[in-house]
Amino acid sequence: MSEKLTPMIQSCILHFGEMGSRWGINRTVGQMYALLVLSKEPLCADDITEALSISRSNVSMGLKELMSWELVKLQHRPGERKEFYSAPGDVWDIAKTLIEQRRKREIDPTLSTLRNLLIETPANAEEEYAQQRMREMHELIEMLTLWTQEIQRLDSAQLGKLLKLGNSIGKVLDMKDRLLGTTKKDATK
Amino acid sequence: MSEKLTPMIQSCILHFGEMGSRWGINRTVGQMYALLVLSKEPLCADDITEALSISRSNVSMGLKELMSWELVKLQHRPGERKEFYSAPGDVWDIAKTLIEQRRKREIDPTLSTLRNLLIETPANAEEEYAQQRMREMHELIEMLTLWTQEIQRLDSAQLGKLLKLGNSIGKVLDMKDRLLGTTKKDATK
DNA sequence: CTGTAATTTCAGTATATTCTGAAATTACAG
DNA sequence: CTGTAATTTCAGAATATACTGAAATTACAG
Repeated sequence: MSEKLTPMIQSCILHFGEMGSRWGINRTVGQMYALLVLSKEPLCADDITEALSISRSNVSMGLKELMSWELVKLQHRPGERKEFYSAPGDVWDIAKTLIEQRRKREIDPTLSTLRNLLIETPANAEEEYAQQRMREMHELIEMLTLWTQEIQRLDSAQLGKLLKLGNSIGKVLDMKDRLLGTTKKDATK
Repeated sequence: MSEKLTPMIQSCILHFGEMGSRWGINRTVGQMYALLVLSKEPLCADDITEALSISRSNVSMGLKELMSWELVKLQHRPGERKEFYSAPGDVWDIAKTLIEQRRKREIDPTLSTLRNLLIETPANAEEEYAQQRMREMHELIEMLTLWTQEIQRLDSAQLGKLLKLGNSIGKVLDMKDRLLGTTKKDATK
Protein backbone atom coordinates (compact mmCIF):
# COMPACT_ATOMS: atom_id res chain seq x y z
CA MET A 1 0.00 0.00 0.00
CA SER A 2 1.30 3.40 -0.98
CA GLU A 3 3.24 5.63 1.39
CA LYS A 4 1.18 8.52 0.11
CA LEU A 5 -1.81 7.47 2.17
CA THR A 6 -1.79 8.69 5.75
CA PRO A 7 -1.96 6.03 8.48
CA MET A 8 -5.49 7.08 9.39
CA ILE A 9 -6.79 6.61 5.88
CA GLN A 10 -4.80 3.41 5.45
CA SER A 11 -6.35 1.92 8.60
CA CYS A 12 -9.82 2.68 7.39
CA ILE A 13 -9.16 1.22 3.95
CA LEU A 14 -7.66 -1.93 5.43
CA HIS A 15 -10.60 -2.38 7.78
CA PHE A 16 -13.18 -2.10 5.04
CA GLY A 17 -11.12 -4.43 2.89
CA GLU A 18 -11.36 -7.06 5.60
CA MET A 19 -15.05 -6.42 6.14
CA GLY A 20 -15.74 -6.68 2.44
CA SER A 21 -14.07 -10.06 2.27
CA ARG A 22 -16.41 -11.32 4.99
CA TRP A 23 -19.40 -10.15 2.97
CA GLY A 24 -18.64 -11.83 -0.29
CA ILE A 25 -16.89 -8.78 -1.76
CA ASN A 26 -13.26 -9.35 -2.41
CA ARG A 27 -10.75 -7.60 -0.22
CA THR A 28 -9.21 -5.50 -2.95
CA VAL A 29 -12.55 -4.28 -4.23
CA GLY A 30 -13.48 -3.34 -0.67
CA GLN A 31 -10.27 -1.34 -0.34
CA MET A 32 -10.83 0.34 -3.65
CA TYR A 33 -14.27 1.42 -2.59
CA ALA A 34 -13.11 2.69 0.80
CA LEU A 35 -10.46 4.73 -0.99
CA LEU A 36 -13.05 6.24 -3.32
CA VAL A 37 -15.43 7.04 -0.49
CA LEU A 38 -12.72 8.77 1.52
CA SER A 39 -11.48 10.81 -1.44
CA LYS A 40 -13.00 14.20 -2.01
CA GLU A 41 -11.90 14.29 -5.64
CA PRO A 42 -12.70 11.61 -8.20
CA LEU A 43 -9.83 9.21 -8.85
CA CYS A 44 -8.57 7.62 -12.02
CA ALA A 45 -7.54 3.99 -12.28
CA ASP A 46 -3.86 4.86 -11.98
CA ASP A 47 -4.49 6.75 -8.76
CA ILE A 48 -6.00 3.62 -7.29
CA THR A 49 -3.25 1.39 -8.69
CA GLU A 50 -0.70 3.56 -6.98
CA ALA A 51 -2.55 4.11 -3.72
CA LEU A 52 -3.23 0.41 -3.10
CA SER A 53 -0.15 -1.00 -4.86
CA ILE A 54 -2.14 -3.43 -6.97
CA SER A 55 -1.98 -4.08 -10.67
CA ARG A 56 -3.68 -1.89 -13.21
CA SER A 57 -5.68 -4.81 -14.51
CA ASN A 58 -6.90 -5.67 -11.06
CA VAL A 59 -8.13 -2.10 -10.68
CA SER A 60 -9.89 -2.36 -14.00
CA MET A 61 -11.75 -5.48 -12.92
CA GLY A 62 -12.56 -4.03 -9.53
CA LEU A 63 -14.00 -0.88 -11.05
CA LYS A 64 -16.04 -2.99 -13.42
CA GLU A 65 -17.49 -4.80 -10.45
CA LEU A 66 -18.21 -1.59 -8.54
CA MET A 67 -19.91 -0.25 -11.64
CA SER A 68 -22.08 -3.35 -11.89
CA TRP A 69 -23.15 -2.69 -8.30
CA GLU A 70 -23.87 0.91 -9.28
CA LEU A 71 -21.71 2.05 -6.41
CA VAL A 72 -19.48 4.35 -8.43
CA LYS A 73 -20.06 7.09 -10.94
CA LEU A 74 -17.91 7.60 -14.01
CA GLN A 75 -16.78 11.09 -14.91
CA HIS A 76 -14.85 12.55 -17.81
CA ARG A 77 -12.81 15.69 -17.99
CA PRO A 78 -13.01 17.77 -21.13
CA GLY A 79 -10.19 17.01 -23.55
CA GLU A 80 -9.00 13.94 -21.69
CA ARG A 81 -9.36 10.31 -22.47
CA LYS A 82 -8.86 9.28 -18.85
CA GLU A 83 -11.84 8.16 -16.81
CA PHE A 84 -12.44 9.30 -13.26
CA TYR A 85 -14.47 7.48 -10.67
CA SER A 86 -16.25 8.66 -7.56
CA ALA A 87 -18.52 7.30 -4.85
CA PRO A 88 -21.80 9.01 -3.95
CA GLY A 89 -21.29 11.92 -1.58
CA ASP A 90 -24.01 10.68 0.72
CA VAL A 91 -23.36 7.62 2.86
CA TRP A 92 -27.05 6.80 3.01
CA ASP A 93 -27.19 6.69 -0.78
CA ILE A 94 -24.39 4.15 -0.71
CA ALA A 95 -26.17 2.03 1.87
CA LYS A 96 -29.43 2.16 -0.08
CA THR A 97 -27.66 1.00 -3.23
CA LEU A 98 -26.00 -1.84 -1.35
CA ILE A 99 -29.30 -2.97 0.13
CA GLU A 100 -31.04 -2.70 -3.20
CA GLN A 101 -28.39 -4.63 -5.08
CA ARG A 102 -28.21 -7.43 -2.53
CA ARG A 103 -31.97 -7.68 -2.66
CA LYS A 104 -31.87 -8.12 -6.41
CA ARG A 105 -29.00 -10.58 -6.35
CA GLU A 106 -29.79 -12.69 -3.32
CA ILE A 107 -33.16 -12.05 -1.76
CA ASP A 108 -35.28 -12.10 -4.90
CA PRO A 109 -33.79 -15.36 -6.21
CA THR A 110 -34.22 -16.91 -2.78
CA LEU A 111 -37.87 -15.92 -2.59
CA SER A 112 -38.38 -17.24 -6.09
CA THR A 113 -36.71 -20.56 -5.28
CA LEU A 114 -38.82 -20.95 -2.16
CA ARG A 115 -42.03 -20.13 -4.01
CA ASN A 116 -41.24 -22.74 -6.64
CA LEU A 117 -40.66 -25.38 -3.99
CA LEU A 118 -43.81 -24.40 -2.15
CA ILE A 119 -46.15 -24.97 -5.07
CA GLU A 120 -45.06 -28.61 -5.27
CA THR A 121 -47.25 -31.18 -3.53
CA PRO A 122 -45.39 -32.74 -0.61
CA ALA A 123 -44.63 -36.42 -1.31
CA ASN A 124 -44.37 -37.48 2.31
CA ALA A 125 -44.31 -36.29 5.92
CA GLU A 126 -40.73 -35.02 5.71
CA GLU A 127 -41.50 -32.89 2.72
CA GLU A 128 -44.56 -31.58 4.43
CA TYR A 129 -42.49 -30.49 7.39
CA ALA A 130 -39.76 -29.07 5.16
CA GLN A 131 -42.33 -27.08 3.21
CA GLN A 132 -43.68 -25.65 6.42
CA ARG A 133 -40.21 -24.35 7.31
CA MET A 134 -39.80 -22.99 3.81
CA ARG A 135 -43.13 -21.25 4.10
CA GLU A 136 -42.01 -19.61 7.33
CA MET A 137 -38.73 -18.55 5.75
CA HIS A 138 -40.50 -17.09 2.76
CA GLU A 139 -42.90 -15.18 4.95
CA LEU A 140 -40.15 -13.80 7.15
CA ILE A 141 -37.85 -12.78 4.32
CA GLU A 142 -40.70 -11.15 2.48
CA MET A 143 -41.64 -9.16 5.52
CA LEU A 144 -38.13 -8.02 6.34
CA THR A 145 -37.71 -7.01 2.72
CA LEU A 146 -40.87 -4.94 2.83
CA TRP A 147 -39.63 -3.34 6.00
CA THR A 148 -36.28 -2.34 4.55
CA GLN A 149 -37.96 -1.10 1.39
CA GLU A 150 -40.00 1.28 3.50
CA ILE A 151 -36.91 2.52 5.22
CA GLN A 152 -35.13 2.91 1.91
CA ARG A 153 -37.77 5.38 0.84
CA LEU A 154 -36.48 7.87 3.36
CA ASP A 155 -33.97 10.38 2.08
CA SER A 156 -30.90 11.14 4.12
CA ALA A 157 -32.35 14.36 5.54
CA GLN A 158 -35.30 12.47 7.01
CA LEU A 159 -32.99 9.78 8.27
CA GLY A 160 -30.81 12.44 9.85
CA LYS A 161 -33.74 13.92 11.74
CA LEU A 162 -34.72 10.48 12.94
CA LEU A 163 -31.22 9.97 14.21
CA LYS A 164 -31.00 13.29 16.00
CA LEU A 165 -34.23 12.44 17.76
CA GLY A 166 -32.48 9.55 19.41
CA ASN A 167 -33.97 6.15 19.71
CA SER A 168 -37.59 6.82 19.04
CA ILE A 169 -38.03 3.67 17.02
CA GLY A 170 -38.58 1.81 20.23
CA LYS A 171 -41.45 4.12 21.06
CA VAL A 172 -42.99 3.68 17.65
CA LEU A 173 -42.80 -0.04 17.98
CA ASP A 174 -44.27 0.09 21.47
CA MET A 175 -47.14 2.07 20.08
CA LYS A 176 -47.52 -0.46 17.34
CA ASP A 177 -47.52 -3.19 19.99
CA ARG A 178 -50.41 -1.55 21.77
CA LEU A 179 -52.17 -1.18 18.48
CA LEU A 180 -51.73 -4.89 17.89
CA GLY A 181 -52.78 -5.82 21.39
CA THR A 182 -49.50 -7.46 22.31
CA THR A 183 -49.37 -10.04 25.05
CA LYS A 184 -45.80 -9.17 25.97
CA LYS A 185 -46.72 -6.75 28.73
CA ASP A 186 -48.93 -9.32 30.46
CA ALA A 187 -46.48 -12.21 30.28
CA THR A 188 -44.92 -13.13 33.62
CA LYS A 189 -41.67 -13.90 31.81
CA MET B 1 -25.44 -35.56 -2.37
CA SER B 2 -27.37 -38.56 -1.07
CA GLU B 3 -30.16 -40.19 -3.03
CA LYS B 4 -32.11 -40.34 0.20
CA LEU B 5 -32.96 -36.67 0.00
CA THR B 6 -35.96 -35.83 -2.12
CA PRO B 7 -35.40 -33.43 -5.05
CA MET B 8 -37.41 -30.73 -3.28
CA ILE B 9 -35.26 -30.83 -0.19
CA GLN B 10 -32.10 -31.12 -2.25
CA SER B 11 -32.95 -27.99 -4.22
CA CYS B 12 -33.51 -26.03 -1.07
CA ILE B 13 -30.26 -27.24 0.47
CA LEU B 14 -28.31 -26.44 -2.68
CA HIS B 15 -29.80 -22.96 -2.89
CA PHE B 16 -28.92 -22.07 0.68
CA GLY B 17 -25.46 -23.52 0.17
CA GLU B 18 -24.94 -21.08 -2.69
CA MET B 19 -26.42 -18.21 -0.73
CA GLY B 20 -24.23 -18.97 2.25
CA SER B 21 -21.13 -18.86 0.12
CA ARG B 22 -22.07 -15.35 -1.01
CA TRP B 23 -22.40 -14.26 2.58
CA GLY B 24 -19.05 -15.36 3.88
CA ILE B 25 -20.35 -18.71 5.13
CA ASN B 26 -18.88 -21.63 3.29
CA ARG B 27 -21.09 -23.58 0.98
CA THR B 28 -20.96 -26.84 2.89
CA VAL B 29 -21.81 -25.21 6.19
CA GLY B 30 -24.74 -23.50 4.50
CA GLN B 31 -25.96 -26.85 3.20
CA MET B 32 -25.54 -28.45 6.58
CA TYR B 33 -27.62 -25.78 8.18
CA ALA B 34 -30.36 -25.96 5.57
CA LEU B 35 -30.52 -29.70 6.16
CA LEU B 36 -30.85 -29.22 9.90
CA VAL B 37 -33.52 -26.57 9.52
CA LEU B 38 -35.58 -28.74 7.19
CA SER B 39 -35.31 -31.82 9.43
CA LYS B 40 -37.96 -32.34 12.02
CA GLU B 41 -35.78 -34.68 14.06
CA PRO B 42 -32.31 -33.81 15.35
CA LEU B 43 -29.50 -35.28 13.23
CA CYS B 44 -26.19 -36.82 14.21
CA ALA B 45 -22.95 -36.09 12.39
CA ASP B 46 -23.17 -39.32 10.43
CA ASP B 47 -26.64 -38.44 9.16
CA ILE B 48 -25.22 -35.22 7.75
CA THR B 49 -22.16 -36.97 6.33
CA GLU B 50 -24.42 -39.33 4.46
CA ALA B 51 -27.05 -36.82 3.39
CA LEU B 52 -24.56 -34.38 1.89
CA SER B 53 -21.87 -36.87 0.86
CA ILE B 54 -19.08 -35.01 2.57
CA SER B 55 -16.40 -36.28 4.89
CA ARG B 56 -17.03 -36.90 8.53
CA SER B 57 -14.29 -34.45 9.51
CA ASN B 58 -15.80 -31.75 7.37
CA VAL B 59 -19.08 -32.23 9.18
CA SER B 60 -17.30 -31.99 12.49
CA MET B 61 -15.74 -28.67 11.55
CA GLY B 62 -18.98 -27.36 10.14
CA LEU B 63 -20.90 -28.22 13.27
CA LYS B 64 -18.22 -26.54 15.33
CA GLU B 65 -18.71 -23.40 13.28
CA LEU B 66 -22.50 -23.54 13.57
CA MET B 67 -22.12 -23.99 17.32
CA SER B 68 -19.87 -20.94 17.51
CA TRP B 69 -22.63 -18.98 15.78
CA GLU B 70 -25.08 -20.41 18.31
CA LEU B 71 -27.26 -21.56 15.45
CA VAL B 72 -27.56 -25.18 16.54
CA LYS B 73 -28.43 -26.92 19.75
CA LEU B 74 -26.70 -30.06 20.94
CA GLN B 75 -28.78 -32.90 22.33
CA HIS B 76 -27.95 -36.22 23.91
CA ARG B 77 -30.00 -39.37 24.08
CA PRO B 78 -29.90 -41.37 27.31
CA GLY B 79 -27.45 -44.25 27.14
CA GLU B 80 -25.82 -43.08 23.92
CA ARG B 81 -22.55 -41.45 23.27
CA LYS B 82 -23.68 -39.98 19.97
CA GLU B 83 -24.48 -36.28 19.73
CA PHE B 84 -27.53 -34.93 17.95
CA TYR B 85 -27.90 -31.48 16.53
CA SER B 86 -30.93 -29.38 15.74
CA ALA B 87 -31.78 -25.89 14.54
CA PRO B 88 -34.27 -23.68 16.42
CA GLY B 89 -37.86 -24.50 15.53
CA ASP B 90 -38.66 -20.87 14.94
CA VAL B 91 -37.31 -19.15 11.83
CA TRP B 92 -37.38 -15.75 13.48
CA ASP B 93 -35.17 -17.08 16.28
CA ILE B 94 -32.67 -18.14 13.65
CA ALA B 95 -32.75 -14.75 11.97
CA LYS B 96 -32.32 -12.95 15.27
CA THR B 97 -29.29 -15.07 16.11
CA LEU B 98 -27.77 -14.39 12.70
CA ILE B 99 -28.30 -10.65 13.06
CA GLU B 100 -26.93 -10.66 16.58
CA GLN B 101 -23.83 -12.65 15.68
CA ARG B 102 -23.01 -10.57 12.65
CA ARG B 103 -23.40 -7.47 14.76
CA LYS B 104 -20.89 -8.80 17.26
CA ARG B 105 -18.44 -9.96 14.62
CA GLU B 106 -18.62 -7.20 12.05
CA ILE B 107 -20.61 -4.16 13.10
CA ASP B 108 -19.15 -3.67 16.57
CA PRO B 109 -15.52 -3.91 15.40
CA THR B 110 -16.32 -1.51 12.56
CA LEU B 111 -17.86 1.03 14.90
CA SER B 112 -14.90 0.68 17.21
CA THR B 113 -12.39 1.15 14.37
CA LEU B 114 -14.24 4.23 13.16
CA ARG B 115 -14.40 5.72 16.65
CA ASN B 116 -10.68 5.24 17.09
CA LEU B 117 -9.95 6.99 13.83
CA LEU B 118 -12.36 9.80 14.66
CA ILE B 119 -10.65 10.82 17.90
CA GLU B 120 -7.42 11.51 16.01
CA THR B 121 -6.72 15.09 15.00
CA PRO B 122 -6.79 15.44 11.22
CA ALA B 123 -3.32 16.21 9.85
CA ASN B 124 -4.50 17.89 6.66
CA ALA B 125 -7.49 18.71 4.49
CA GLU B 126 -7.77 15.18 3.09
CA GLU B 127 -7.90 13.67 6.55
CA GLU B 128 -10.47 16.22 7.55
CA TYR B 129 -12.66 15.20 4.64
CA ALA B 130 -12.05 11.49 5.26
CA GLN B 131 -12.99 11.90 8.90
CA GLN B 132 -16.21 13.57 7.89
CA ARG B 133 -17.14 10.56 5.77
CA MET B 134 -16.17 8.23 8.62
CA ARG B 135 -18.33 10.25 10.98
CA GLU B 136 -21.28 9.86 8.64
CA MET B 137 -20.66 6.13 8.32
CA HIS B 138 -20.44 5.74 12.06
CA GLU B 139 -23.64 7.66 12.57
CA LEU B 140 -25.51 5.66 9.95
CA ILE B 141 -24.30 2.27 11.10
CA GLU B 142 -25.08 3.12 14.69
CA MET B 143 -28.59 4.13 13.77
CA LEU B 144 -29.34 1.13 11.63
CA THR B 145 -28.00 -1.06 14.42
CA LEU B 146 -30.29 0.57 16.94
CA TRP B 147 -33.16 0.06 14.58
CA THR B 148 -32.54 -3.63 14.11
CA GLN B 149 -32.03 -4.06 17.82
CA GLU B 150 -35.50 -2.70 18.40
CA ILE B 151 -36.95 -5.07 15.86
CA GLN B 152 -35.04 -7.95 17.39
CA ARG B 153 -36.89 -7.38 20.65
CA LEU B 154 -40.10 -8.57 19.05
CA ASP B 155 -40.92 -12.22 19.53
CA SER B 156 -42.16 -14.23 16.59
CA ALA B 157 -45.81 -13.97 17.66
CA GLN B 158 -45.64 -10.18 17.55
CA LEU B 159 -43.83 -10.32 14.26
CA GLY B 160 -46.48 -12.67 12.90
CA LYS B 161 -49.26 -10.27 13.81
CA LEU B 162 -47.38 -7.46 12.18
CA LEU B 163 -47.07 -9.52 9.06
CA LYS B 164 -50.73 -10.50 8.96
CA LEU B 165 -51.58 -6.86 9.26
CA GLY B 166 -49.95 -6.28 5.92
CA ASN B 167 -47.60 -3.46 5.21
CA SER B 168 -48.38 -1.10 8.03
CA ILE B 169 -44.78 -0.15 8.48
CA GLY B 170 -45.21 2.37 5.73
CA LYS B 171 -48.00 3.97 7.66
CA VAL B 172 -46.00 4.04 10.84
CA LEU B 173 -43.15 5.72 9.04
CA ASP B 174 -45.49 8.20 7.41
CA MET B 175 -46.83 9.04 10.83
CA LYS B 176 -43.29 9.43 12.05
CA ASP B 177 -42.61 11.70 9.10
CA ARG B 178 -45.44 13.95 10.09
CA LEU B 179 -44.18 13.91 13.65
CA LEU B 180 -40.77 15.00 12.40
CA GLY B 181 -42.18 17.65 10.10
CA THR B 182 -40.80 16.09 6.97
CA THR B 183 -40.24 18.18 3.89
CA LYS B 184 -40.99 15.27 1.58
CA LYS B 185 -44.66 16.11 1.22
CA ASP B 186 -43.90 19.67 0.12
CA ALA B 187 -41.20 18.82 -2.38
CA THR B 188 -42.26 19.21 -5.99
CA LYS B 189 -40.27 16.09 -6.86
C1' DC C 1 -8.35 9.18 -40.46
C1' DT C 2 -4.12 8.25 -37.45
C1' DG C 3 -1.39 7.83 -33.46
C1' DT C 4 -1.41 7.23 -28.91
C1' DA C 5 -2.91 7.06 -24.40
C1' DA C 6 -6.06 4.93 -22.16
C1' DT C 7 -8.99 0.61 -20.86
C1' DT C 8 -10.11 -4.30 -21.10
C1' DT C 9 -9.38 -9.09 -21.55
C1' DC C 10 -7.52 -13.32 -20.43
C1' DA C 11 -4.31 -17.17 -19.80
C1' DG C 12 -1.28 -18.38 -16.48
C1' DT C 13 0.31 -17.95 -11.71
C1' DA C 14 -0.13 -17.07 -6.94
C1' DT C 15 -2.77 -17.27 -2.98
C1' DA C 16 -6.43 -18.58 0.00
C1' DT C 17 -9.96 -21.62 1.20
C1' DT C 18 -12.09 -25.92 1.73
C1' DC C 19 -12.01 -30.80 2.19
C1' DT C 20 -10.20 -35.30 3.31
C1' DG C 21 -8.18 -39.34 5.65
C1' DA C 22 -5.48 -40.85 9.22
C1' DA C 23 -4.17 -40.32 13.81
C1' DA C 24 -5.14 -38.51 18.32
C1' DT C 25 -8.32 -37.62 21.68
C1' DT C 26 -12.49 -37.95 24.30
C1' DA C 27 -16.63 -39.66 26.60
C1' DC C 28 -19.03 -43.03 28.54
C1' DA C 29 -21.39 -47.87 28.73
C1' DG C 30 -20.36 -51.80 30.81
C1' DC D 1 -11.07 -48.82 35.17
C1' DT D 2 -11.31 -50.64 30.19
C1' DG D 3 -12.80 -51.06 25.58
C1' DT D 4 -14.99 -48.96 22.12
C1' DA D 5 -17.72 -45.89 19.69
C1' DA D 6 -17.82 -41.53 19.05
C1' DT D 7 -15.61 -36.71 18.12
C1' DT D 8 -11.73 -33.67 17.02
C1' DT D 9 -7.52 -32.25 15.01
C1' DC D 10 -4.46 -31.33 11.48
C1' DA D 11 -1.19 -31.90 7.63
C1' DG D 12 -1.50 -32.34 3.01
C1' DA D 13 -4.36 -32.51 -1.30
C1' DA D 14 -7.94 -30.55 -4.01
C1' DT D 15 -10.38 -26.75 -5.34
C1' DA D 16 -11.69 -22.09 -5.86
C1' DT D 17 -10.54 -17.31 -5.92
C1' DA D 18 -7.75 -13.39 -6.78
C1' DC D 19 -4.00 -11.14 -9.15
C1' DT D 20 -0.71 -10.12 -12.73
C1' DG D 21 1.52 -8.92 -17.14
C1' DA D 22 1.20 -9.01 -21.85
C1' DA D 23 -1.61 -8.55 -25.73
C1' DA D 24 -5.84 -6.87 -27.72
C1' DT D 25 -9.04 -3.44 -27.98
C1' DT D 26 -10.99 1.06 -27.57
C1' DA D 27 -11.68 6.06 -27.54
C1' DC D 28 -10.58 10.27 -28.85
C1' DA D 29 -7.22 14.46 -29.51
C1' DG D 30 -5.13 16.27 -33.17
